[in-house]
This record gives sequence, structure tokens and C-alpha cells, in this order.
Amino acid sequence: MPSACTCFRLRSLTRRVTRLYDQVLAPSGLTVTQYSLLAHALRQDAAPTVSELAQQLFTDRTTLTRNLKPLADAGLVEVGDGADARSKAVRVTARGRSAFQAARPLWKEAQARLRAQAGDARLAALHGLIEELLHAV
Amino acid sequence: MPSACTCFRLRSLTRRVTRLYDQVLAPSGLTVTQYSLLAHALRQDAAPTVSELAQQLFTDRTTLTRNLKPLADAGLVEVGDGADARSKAVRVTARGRSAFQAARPLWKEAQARLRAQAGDARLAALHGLIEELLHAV
DNA sequence: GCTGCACAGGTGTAGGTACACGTATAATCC
DNA sequence: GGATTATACGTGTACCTACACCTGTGCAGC
Repeated sequence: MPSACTCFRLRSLTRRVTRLYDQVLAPSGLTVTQYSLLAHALRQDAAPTVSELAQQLFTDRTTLTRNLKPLADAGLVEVGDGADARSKAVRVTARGRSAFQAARPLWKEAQARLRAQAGDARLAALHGLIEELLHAV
Repeated sequence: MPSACTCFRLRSLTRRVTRLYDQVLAPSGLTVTQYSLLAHALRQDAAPTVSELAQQLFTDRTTLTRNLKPLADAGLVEVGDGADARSKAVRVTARGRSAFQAARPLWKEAQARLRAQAGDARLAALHGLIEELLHAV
């Protein structure tokens, strides 16, 4: 039974949900990945290093390097000097902050749409489950 | 609260789980995407068309086209003539079948490892939830 | 038969993902 | 202080993902 593959089912659902978010976010010019990156980078006091941010995003360090590129090209973030000569600091620019703010209502819309389709109870259950599994795996 | 983004959390978990499966499947030379593709293509009597298979895999049609390429290059599948001159049939070759069979124990191992880390109850709950959401979204 | 529409598929482009590998800097230990 | 190890990061490669756009084929209705 191929359908019994947890990974496949999870990936299928994630594709669907990602598609929904990306479509709703499209007018902002941001993908949900980029939106999440900005959100996490903005949420903290000091500019995080590449590795720190990657860890917070549950992403491979080298993946984050690639994900930063389109944002840096668009002038939404800067990857500049860090605490020492090894590390680099990821800083959201003023343009990045306003792009994020502009996308925020669209993100809320996407959340609301998913909520409407999934239902409050299921969504809450999913969040709880993800939270537990994310740290267990 | 960025963590409240359902899409981000879901994507994070999926990355983790995918990584686990891909690592365990690595000796077979198959990714979990490729394993799932073969599993679905083998599971049915007649060779499915590209669009049919894409629908079963909850994937964009054009994504499946790209996913078929490495498998076709490796001689594990053939994308040949279909029912009419428009459609094409996806056929798993003998090599593809044996590659799938060889990967099967590894897939079971990955399933078992996830089960051990997540717990039976959580995994069952996750499956139920995914099943419902997949058709609701 | 022709015209118009629906259907099936691929390609260009752009981004997301991670492993293997390499480079440079910091810290540690004798 | 010099060798060793740990840390931080990027690049090559390969694959996964999907939208916009295009081509070719079947089908209806006239």
C-alpha cells in the first residue's frame, strides 16, 4: 500500500498547502519560504548568522544560502559582516521590512483560507502534532 | 508569531521526514519521490498516462515530467505511446521493478525509524489528519 | 470538411532542497 | 608559536516543484 507511506502523504499535503499559500502571496512577490525567512529574521533583536537562521528555519545551511540569493538580489536582505571574519550576519533592509509588511495581510488571508477548508479542530490538532514531531524526528 | 504559520511548520516537518527517508533509501539509489512514483506506477493494472499518475501523486503534471527524467535516464521507466496520439503511457521496466523491490526493505526501515521516533499514536493521528486534509484542501 | 474548443503533453524559467567537498578563520593544546 | 581541531560559510551537482506558455491531437457542431 503506497498510501501508507508517511513521507509520501506528508509531502503530498505540503505541496497542496504550499501551493495555496504561494498563490495567495503571489501579488506580494514573495513565496511562503521567503515570507517565513523574513519573518524569522525580523523577529529577533540582533541580526542572526546564516547558520543560526538556518537552524531556526529547520533548513540545511546551504539551502538557506540559496534561499537568500533572490532576496538579496531584490534588495530585501543583506548578508554582511558578522561577529568574526567567519560568520556573516543576515540583515533585513528597509525595503525588506516593508515588503514583509505588505505581504502580511495576504499571509493572513492564506491562513484564513486554509482554516476555512480544514476546520479549526483539525488545524489545531495538526499544529500540536507537528510541534511534537518536529522535535522528535 | 511566525511559528503559527501552518505552511511553514508543515514544510519544516516535511523536510525533516524527507531527509530521514532519503538517507535510509540512499543505498538503493532512489529518493523517496522516485520510490513513491514507482510504487504508484506498479500498483495498477494498466500503464497510467502522465496526467493520471500526476493526479495520483498529488503533483503538478509538469513536475512529474521532470521527475520521470532521472528514472528514464536510469532505464527504470519508459514513457511511451499511450491510448491515442496525445497521451503517453508510463511503464515501469524490469529494471525498475527490481530496483523498487531492492529498495523496499530500506523503505520499511525508514518507516520503522520514523515510527520509533514519533510513536504509534502520533503517527496514526498524523495519518488520519493528512488523509482528511488532503481531500479538503 | 471546417472551425472552435477541450484535452495531453513538453519547455523555459525560477525557485526550494540537501549532500559532498573545499576554503578560511577561530580556538586549543602542546 | 606552530600544529591540530572545530567552526562558519560557499559552490558544484542533482533533484523536486510549479507557473506561463506553446504544440499537437481528438471531438462537436455546423
